[in-house]
Amino acid sequence: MSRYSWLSERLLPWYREHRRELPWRRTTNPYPIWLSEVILQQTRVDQGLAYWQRFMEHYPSVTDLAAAKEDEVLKLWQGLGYYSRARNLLTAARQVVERHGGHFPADHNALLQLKGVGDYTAAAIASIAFGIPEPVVDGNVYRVLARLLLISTPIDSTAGKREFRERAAELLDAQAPGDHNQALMELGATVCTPRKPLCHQCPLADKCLARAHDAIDRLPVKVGKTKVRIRHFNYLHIEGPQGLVMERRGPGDIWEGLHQLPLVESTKALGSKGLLNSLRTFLPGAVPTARSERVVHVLSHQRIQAVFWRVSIALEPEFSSDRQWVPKDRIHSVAVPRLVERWLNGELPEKRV
DNA sequence: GAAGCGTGGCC
DNA sequence: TGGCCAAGCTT
Repeated sequence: MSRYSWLSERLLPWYREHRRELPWRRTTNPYPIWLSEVILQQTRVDQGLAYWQRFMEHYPSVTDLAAAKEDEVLKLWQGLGYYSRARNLLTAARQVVERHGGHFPADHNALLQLKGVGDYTAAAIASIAFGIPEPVVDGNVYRVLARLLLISTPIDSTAGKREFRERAAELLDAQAPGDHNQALMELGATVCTPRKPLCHQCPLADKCLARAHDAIDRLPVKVGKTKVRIRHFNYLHIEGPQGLVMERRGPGDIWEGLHQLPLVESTKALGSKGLLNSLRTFLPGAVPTARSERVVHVLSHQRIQAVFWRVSIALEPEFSSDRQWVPKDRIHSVAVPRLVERWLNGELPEKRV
């Protein structure tokens, strides 16, 4: 019996009454549950739901997914962000097929070995699909526990991670670990929200130490502030009878594996003269004829200032397996960053050079 | 252990 | 507007 039976007595009835009906909650099949957990990493349900449905339709089983091509998976993932999740998803599916005969292992440590499955996701699958008593600690749990127990240790510190995991393990209801974990997360997502939490609807309100100390809006505590790098991207729109020149982004930078227009990066914003100068080496004989307005695209750690240039060429660009003409009717079959998609869809204002 | 990785919504 | 936040993981 848990030392915190009062928590289960409040939390589980609340969850059963208020939980959102989500498709991956209708099953204990680990495949759709795993898929939902990976999609929902750093992602809201509202944003991820359609992607989950799309993946389930294309790949009804982990074996189907394992047989897919990476470009196809990236295309399905397009727009969801953090694209390493998509590449890791495919790798993990193949690991499940090859190492476990197509069945997810009912074991926390074995799950942890899967690519893209970390502490949180392994615990989520173990508890929700298999009923294994592993505590999950995600952003919601950090927030709920910080407030409920008045913990001011920064959640992005090593000490904080250890402390919150210990508390979560103590609080876990080993009789219903899946529901317990989901209830804690659901409470954080819908009631104990970062701003303007709905304390009057909270089943734990009278137990909440932060509420008693009027400290709710100061918890949880975070220390880290990420600094943002500014970059200037000049995309080259080179169109010909054979289509559009596109290239595939390589490893070691953002948007790995996605496609784009040929890119000239500069240290500062370029005018048409500046671009012409850069093109002298990058694409001899090329001349800019039109451009988009400057568009700012914000990523978690970078701020991209981009201009799309229409360019006429005298010589063929250099091609490789990663840069080639893409026929017009194939352009929308390759995965591109949102920024590039906006240009290709004609959503960016254009002007003369 | 810190840094890097997308996109969209909210105020 | 700019900053914060969202069911984290990898290197």
